Amino acid sequence: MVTNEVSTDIAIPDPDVLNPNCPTRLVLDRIGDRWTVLVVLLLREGPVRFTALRTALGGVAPKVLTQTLKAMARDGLITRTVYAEVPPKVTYELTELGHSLRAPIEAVATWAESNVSAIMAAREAASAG
Amino acid sequence: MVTNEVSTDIAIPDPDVLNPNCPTRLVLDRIGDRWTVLVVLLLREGPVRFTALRTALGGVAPKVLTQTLKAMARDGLITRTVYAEVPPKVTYELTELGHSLRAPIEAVATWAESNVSAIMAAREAASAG
DNA sequence: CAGAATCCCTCGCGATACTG
DNA sequence: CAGTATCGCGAGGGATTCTG
Repeated sequence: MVTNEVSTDIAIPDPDVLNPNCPTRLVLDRIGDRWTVLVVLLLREGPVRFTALRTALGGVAPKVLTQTLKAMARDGLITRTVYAEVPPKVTYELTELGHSLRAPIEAVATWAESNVSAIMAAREAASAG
Repeated sequence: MVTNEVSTDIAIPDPDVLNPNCPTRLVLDRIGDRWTVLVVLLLREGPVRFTALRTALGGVAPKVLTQTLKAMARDGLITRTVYAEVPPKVTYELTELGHSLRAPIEAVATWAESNVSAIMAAREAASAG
């Protein structure tokens, strides 16, 4: 209708990730939060305790970590195991679903590590220009 | 040192994504925001105009979209092209770096689509139980 | 040790109006 | 059309304190 030099009309990608009503957004929201992704990474080798997570994450507020963990458990990504011991001991572990999320997440993480330098360079170039 | 049933000490995954000081966090932050991921998805077939993006995203505030686009351009993920026409025309396009981000992002999107139902189920089970 | 409760506060995101 | 300029809110995140 206009020119053909660029696609003016948007070809919606097969997924409906773009549809705000689509629950797929839920996943993006979850991944979008500050800690979920890192928790998945930390749990990949097996069960980890609350405080261990807290420490590894570099000082998250307990409230926030609890929130994150609860949300993840609610969504079936992790399980919570309480040991009848004193002092208390609770561990979190990836479910099968949680494990299946590792691949995509690690793909992103790997990309991040490989390309941070490029991004930083671009960023400095931008502020320089 | 305690028991061996679970890994109490955290084995930091090879990457240092967990280090708050690590710039890798930058990437997660960027991906964590509401629109970046969707923009990448929308740009995968070629250049797209501002309003087309806006429409496809379902009514983002122009200010927000501009913010997102600027941040992405600053980080070298997209380029902005202005056409000397009336009415004005500006297109955004993935850079090579931006394109390289597609794979990981699409992996997440695909996972999302495949597993939303499982997540929803888990969520309902949680609220039911 | 694991978390609940509380208070606080930034800032991401949105809505609206206006301009080159 | 492609933005900028303002205004504003609400949620997510954080620091601290307390308890089972």
